[in-house]
Amino acid sequence: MSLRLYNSASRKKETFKPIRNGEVGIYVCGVTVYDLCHIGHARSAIVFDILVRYLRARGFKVTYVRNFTDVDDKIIERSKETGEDTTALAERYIHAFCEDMLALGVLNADVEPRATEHIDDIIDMIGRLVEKGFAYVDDSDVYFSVEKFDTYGQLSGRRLEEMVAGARIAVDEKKKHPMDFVLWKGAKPGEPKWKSPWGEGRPGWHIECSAMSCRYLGANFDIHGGGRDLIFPHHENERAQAMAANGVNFARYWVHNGFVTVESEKMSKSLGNFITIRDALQSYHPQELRLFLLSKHYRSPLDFSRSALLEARCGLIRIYRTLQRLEETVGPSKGNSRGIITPFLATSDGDSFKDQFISVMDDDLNTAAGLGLIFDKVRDINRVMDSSVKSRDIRSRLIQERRDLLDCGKALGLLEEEPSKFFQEIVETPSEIDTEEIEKMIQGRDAARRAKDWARADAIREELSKKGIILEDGPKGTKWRFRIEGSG
RNA sequence: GGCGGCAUAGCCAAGUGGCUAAGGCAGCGGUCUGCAAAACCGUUUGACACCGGUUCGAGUCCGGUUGCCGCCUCCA
Repeated sequence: MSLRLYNSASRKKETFKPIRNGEVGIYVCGVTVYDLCHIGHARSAIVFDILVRYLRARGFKVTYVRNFTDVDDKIIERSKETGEDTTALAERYIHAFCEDMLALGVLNADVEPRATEHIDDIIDMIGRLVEKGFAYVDDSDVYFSVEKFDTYGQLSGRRLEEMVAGARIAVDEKKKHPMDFVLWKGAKPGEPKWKSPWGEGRPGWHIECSAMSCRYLGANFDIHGGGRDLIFPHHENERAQAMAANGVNFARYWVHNGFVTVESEKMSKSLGNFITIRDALQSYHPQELRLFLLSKHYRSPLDFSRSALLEARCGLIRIYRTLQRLEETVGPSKGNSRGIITPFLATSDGDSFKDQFISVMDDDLNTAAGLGLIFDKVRDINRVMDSSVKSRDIRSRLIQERRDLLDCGKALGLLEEEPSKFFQEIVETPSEIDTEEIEKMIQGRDAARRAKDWARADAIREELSKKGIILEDGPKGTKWRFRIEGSG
């Protein structure tokens, strides 16, 4: 079995073969840090988090690079609005991004480079492009000449003529061809600037990613990722620059995630339906968001809605209830340290559950099918726990099944919480809770039940229910829990 | 205008030629329970947008129709 990935460049699924056996270099376009990140960024981050987790679980040695664009028009614009220095502004949003990722359980990349820390690399690459005749200088601006690069448009599947015909923006007089794009921008007064052979200025948007990816992964590397919308012009231009400058192929596989819509509409500032990650985390648990994001294939559009999130919550609760019940039955799980990915899916051990999981995930990361398998396994485990047979065999079987379940969960960044902690986090804890009072009421109800005074017992249960407390009678006595919003 | 994507039960969503079309949520019936909750079992009478074609056989391939969406401009 081997991993197959959809390659945007060829527009089909291809068997993944790394350049160096067993090693993978992956570069993902991160964020431009001029504002808080929204759930679309979260989807992208989580998709590639899972790609990296899965590659590692399958035994690849992965070098994951995810950049920050910390110099750019939007940052400058925003800094003018707020009066804040561009560096401080960028720093603030980088910090916010890191907080968001931590909250979402997205693992850090191995390298998280910033554009402003690679100005030398950028200038060097632009210099080579000018030298080789792929770029031309006009004043203190430098442009890439798309006509000089034979395969321009190949990645996004466009022809230069068509793009010119469909262009809807005014053409910059300085450009030799309407589709030419800027590599280096001369600085206007008050803008951040660096010295260069073409005068003081700053890099264009696309060049930084070409420079930084090649710097850390080599001119020719395995996987380049980002949101769908980056295919053109960003990735097309990145590819053109890097290939022109280095004279070798650039990324082998281009992986792009689909968009998030909100209540069926595209998320945009003008519509006012822009949901930041921290807004979402106010209402939903990170694990809910992750389960929701994984419930659909990463390349398909995904609609964010309250009902969909609550549905994800119900499913997640189902899984965690089983995990909690397992703890009560066979004790807590051990050795499941969070965020550490060992190659637990590297080899097939003949176990049909893991094999099936590998087989669906190998098929272009079919997380939706993977979740289906996880739910199947949950039912299996519940069934075993429901059966009246109690033996040592069953105990060890349950422990093994949980191990498999948690391994697959880990590849998806799910099920890494302790069940009790998860339930504690997910409930809306009532402001006034008096545990002793609750216990007392339950004792009172027990007495009533023993006396078969059902009316009184039910009245007590109803009273507790009003406080958001749900009772569950079992063979070992009565347990209580908080009601979870959107669920029982 | 150009390029591309999507249409599967009440809702969400897998499925890329072949046994009775995953899974989740919701509903309904049952087991358990004093009744519930949770769990389990069953179930939602013909779910694959429509029309043609290829094939022994298509949700799955090809052509067309309709509807929705994305990109072509900053955008994850």
